[in-house]
Amino acid sequence: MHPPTSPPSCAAQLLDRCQQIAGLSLGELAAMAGIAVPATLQRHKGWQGQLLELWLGASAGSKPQQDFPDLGIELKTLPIDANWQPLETTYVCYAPLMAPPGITWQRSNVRNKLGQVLWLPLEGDRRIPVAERRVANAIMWSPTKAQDAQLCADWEELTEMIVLGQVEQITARQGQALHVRPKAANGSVLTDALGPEGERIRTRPRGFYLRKTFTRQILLNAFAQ
DNA sequence: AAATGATCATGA
DNA sequence: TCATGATCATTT
Repeated sequence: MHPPTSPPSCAAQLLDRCQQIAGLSLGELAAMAGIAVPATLQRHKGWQGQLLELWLGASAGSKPQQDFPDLGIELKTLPIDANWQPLETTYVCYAPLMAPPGITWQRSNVRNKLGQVLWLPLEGDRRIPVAERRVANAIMWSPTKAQDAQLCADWEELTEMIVLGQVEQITARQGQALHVRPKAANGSVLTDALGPEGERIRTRPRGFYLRKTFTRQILLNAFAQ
């Protein structure tokens, strides 16, 4: 078994690829792909995500697009514990701090990314060696009306603060499903944003993240089917 | 123990 | 620098 050399041509093929690797460990997948497994993810935080991208034929690289642009599908690995509880929040996308006036939820980067997501839960307990962590069955998900409304409400609240020059007042405590946190290599990285008087200020880059309570519901709903 | 704020690696 | 892939580690 080898990683595919081309992107999946349809959603069914993508799901088929997921079934092929479900239940396998990261060590097995890495070995078949000829990739070394890091002992710890401390300095390889995105490693498993990139390994799964390879196995599913996602277009690599860092584009502000979906992983499968032709299918409109975004791939997200989701580290879970023994009870299927997410262990981490889920990064969605960079938060534009110089948002064009008139940006709407419908046209936002967040909504575009979350329109259709292929969730790939995997064992993430740090007590399990990285190579032994197994991949679960994938879950294809699109937001329900209620979920979309919740995300929209959070996005509008946070985006309004950004547009009004209150980015420095934003806290990760805001937002029921979606929140904003720093997103950078370190605390010295700065980017342009708007100040209270509409002036240009320098601040730490931010990103949108999904809370664990939100992704947990997605997993629970998938089980309920 | 959970959540927030900080950080790591990589490519264009 | 921005954006991707995220988890780490300190604070609450």
